[in-house]
Amino acid sequence: MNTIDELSECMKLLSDKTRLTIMALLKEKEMCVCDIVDILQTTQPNISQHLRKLKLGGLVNETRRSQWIYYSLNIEDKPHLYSIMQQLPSMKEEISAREGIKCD
Amino acid sequence: MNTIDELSECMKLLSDKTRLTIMALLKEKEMCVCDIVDILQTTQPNISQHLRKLKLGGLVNETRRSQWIYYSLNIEDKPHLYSIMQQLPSMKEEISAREGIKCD
DNA sequence: CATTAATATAAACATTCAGTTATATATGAT
DNA sequence: ATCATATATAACTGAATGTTTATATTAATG
Repeated sequence: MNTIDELSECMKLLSDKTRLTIMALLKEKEMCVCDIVDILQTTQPNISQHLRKLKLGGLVNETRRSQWIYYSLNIEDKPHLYSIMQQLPSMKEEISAREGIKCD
Repeated sequence: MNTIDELSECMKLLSDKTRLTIMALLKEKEMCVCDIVDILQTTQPNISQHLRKLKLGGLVNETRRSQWIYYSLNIEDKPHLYSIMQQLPSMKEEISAREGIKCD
């Protein structure tokens, strides 16, 4: 059962534009911090702080692979997030635009 | 199509405990301001300000009936809110507890 | 071991925001 | 008209929050 307190905390995490965009990005695929920094065009500490909040709130997982820390969604057990996540705009363009620059 | 900006604004409206509780109350039935003030045990201006934000955000409708202004949900056209609204805890107890006091 | 790259943390600042208090508006009743 | 009730608005205050700058940590590399 979800309490109002838990649900409002969760909504607060999604109420920030940067964090919601991160969630939209992670919906496409897992990413490391520098991926997100590149795409969102902001500073690394800024993204790190937002990711920390998302992690503390249980909305994302982190897993280290050598120097990189990859973040991914952790929302399977959160039915209250289904429809908002479903309605997030696609980030495919932003991601592929940057893949072009990275020339892989 | 919903933009990140629009969606995050919407999440911000639901990120406050008082506002989210109001939404849960209105899910049960339409209510006037004094109903909500009584149930949430806070001041009338506090509730009025929250209702104004919810109205500006398009989440509730208001309709006047003599002295009373009744508020009701306006979420049919907002699919991103389906699951969060669905997961809100029931407010039936809080509502009926207060109906007892009102001795109707 | 020194250096570089990736990420995290801390401190500081500016802004936003919820709640309160006081006042204004509007409706109905006497 | 006056009064009471319901609601809204405005000004204020304190707390929370996002972003930046600077520094620390961690891992790979030469």
